[in-house]
Order: sequence, then C-alpha cells, then structure tokens
Amino acid sequence: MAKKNQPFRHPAEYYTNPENSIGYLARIVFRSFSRLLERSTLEHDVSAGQWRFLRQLWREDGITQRELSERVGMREPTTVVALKGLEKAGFITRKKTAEDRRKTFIHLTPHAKELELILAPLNAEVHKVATRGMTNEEVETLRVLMRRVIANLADETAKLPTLSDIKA
Amino acid sequence: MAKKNQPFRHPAEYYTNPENSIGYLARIVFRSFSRLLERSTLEHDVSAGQWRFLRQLWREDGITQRELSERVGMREPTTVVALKGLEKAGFITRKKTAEDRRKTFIHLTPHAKELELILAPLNAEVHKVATRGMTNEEVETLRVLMRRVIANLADETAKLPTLSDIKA
DNA sequence: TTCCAAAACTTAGTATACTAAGTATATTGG
DNA sequence: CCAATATACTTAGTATACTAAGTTTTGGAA
Repeated sequence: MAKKNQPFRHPAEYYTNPENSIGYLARIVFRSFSRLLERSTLEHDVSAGQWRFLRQLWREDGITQRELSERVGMREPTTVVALKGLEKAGFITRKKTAEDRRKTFIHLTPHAKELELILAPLNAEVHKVATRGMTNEEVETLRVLMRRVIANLADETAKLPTLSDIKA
Repeated sequence: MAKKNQPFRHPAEYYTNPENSIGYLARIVFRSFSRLLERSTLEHDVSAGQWRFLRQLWREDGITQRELSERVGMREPTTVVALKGLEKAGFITRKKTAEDRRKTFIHLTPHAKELELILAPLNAEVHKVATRGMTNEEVETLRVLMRRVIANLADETAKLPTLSDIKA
C-alpha cells in the first residue's frame, strides 16, 4: 500500500476515534440491522444468517454452492455450514447431476418459497426504520458511497498477495 | 414497527437485491475493511478483533470492562473473551480496587502502548485505500449517513422488547 | 493417454460475536 | 438493618465467518 506518495486524508490519530472510522461504523450498521431483522425472522424460525442465503435463492433458485457463495458474499466453508442448517430445517435440497459431478445445485423447498412473501416485507420494514428521516437521495447516496468503498477495497485485496501466498 | 401508516420507500422485492440492501452493503464494507486491516496487523501479532479493543484503550486507558464494551460496541461476553486473549498475549493487565470490588479496570502494557505508533498508521492506510477517489465531502457524507442509520436502529431497538422480555 | 492443474466442494480448527443464565458485590427502599 | 434490586462480570452454549488443507472430479497439455 501507499506506493505513491499521496497525502493522507487525516493524521493517523484521527481514526483512533471509532466514530470517524468507516470500518467501525459499517460494523455497527451491519450488527444493528441484523439484530433488528432477526427479531422478526426468528418468529418464523429463520436466523439472520439463514435469511441471507434465502434472499439470494429467492432471486435465483437452483444455482451451485459456489455461485451462491459469491452472490451472498461468503466464503465457501461458511456456505457449507449454512446449507447444512438450511437443509436440516427443510428450507433447501441439494442436487447433483451427471453433467458435472463436482457441482451441487441448491433448490428451495416449497415451504421456503412461500416464506418469501412473509420475510421479504420484514426486511423492507427494517429498511424503513433504518432510513427514517432520510430523503430518497440521501439513501441512494449512502448506497452509492458504500459500493464505492467496497470496490476500492476489493481492488486492493485482489492486488495484494495473502500471507499464505508469501510463504508458499 | 410501522405503527404509523407511512409509505414504504420501495416494494419489498426491491430489497431482495443485496446491492440495494443497506445491511448487506454494510456487512461487505465491514468485512472487506477488516480483512485488509488484519493483513497488516497480523504481522505484529494483533488480530482484527484485538485491534478493535486496543484502539479504544489507546484513547482511554484504565477504564472498566463495561465501559470498554460500550465504547467498542460489543456485548460483555465478547469483551471477556477478547480480554482473555489480550491478557495472555501481554497487551493488557486487569486490576481490581477495594473501592468497588465488582469492577475490573483494564490497563495497557508498555508494549501495547508502543504498538499504537505502528498500528494506528496501518488503519489510516486502509482508510486511504477505502476512500480512494472520493472527496473529503463524500467521505464525511458517508460517515454522517451511517451515523444516522445507527441512531435510527438504536432508537428502534431500545423501543422494542426482546424475545426474553416478552416471555418474562 | 496419462499426468497435471484447475474447479467444486468438504473438513478441521479457530476467531468473533451473540443470548441466556449464573455469581459476586453494591445500593436502596421499607 | 435487611431483603430486593441493580451493577459488573463470568460461564455455557451457539451462530457466523474465516483460513488452511484436504478430497473428488474435470479438463487440457505433453
């Protein structure tokens, strides 16, 4: 990092105040959002973690585990564990084909499909609460800026080798 | 929620696209940020989780566990576990006083104090990467909007009883 | 055709974070 | 004063998420 000698936006001390740190603020937004959402979804026996995978499957049913991982933004071992739980709870089934026996396709059960009508509005409710008092423009600005931060960090992460790459 | 009949900002389907969800975007920002930061801090044997507590202690040394939990935005059991690790690693010491024997005060070791000079700039670096191509105004707007979302969610969470409160 | 590399998933081990319920100490109301 | 409540922390159990290192299957190059 910092190969070019660009000036820092602020001195390092500035970020010791968590309220100034994008990372800290994002964590609190995420956890608060998740906690509130889970209060509603748990009444339908769906945890916040499960909800994240169901949301994607409502959009695209029958994709592979790897595709699902990418869309949800989780690593594959996380997906393996989550799918075990979803399968056990009767929300999904896993199917193998002769075409490519490495792949596992994930399908929603009828029950899980029905849940969309109940659970999707609960998410919209939390969104409404989270953005109370904000204009549509402000909400869209927030999204746009977060996406830019995500893109910036993804670029940098792709650039840098991991610790294990270095050791190898 | 939704006691007043305010209109929804968008239909529920809108949020099935993760890219439109504040919660999803905040999670990805948080994890990307955390991952990149940890790459640097791990070289000094500090994990991302430990870093969060150290950052607060650099600001306020000698506070109680409860105060530390609040400032860092974690629940107390999380703090207990984190402090065990920090103590074992030689970053903090815990002190009891006769004044109030319930309280535990957390103090940085000299080594941990020295680390601030090394680790604080690493955080500033990640911040620089995360906000690359953004103006100071945009960065400040992002912070302000995230703080508003946090305040909105905190209000709502305080209002609602938890599941266990209902059962009690 | 066979061997090597890549792709898809799993397993193992760990860190982070929570809720619920417990212990010990302090404070407060009757 | 003392019982009830509140405060501060801990323990137990679980969910979420990761990295590193497997296994199995496929595809491609020699």
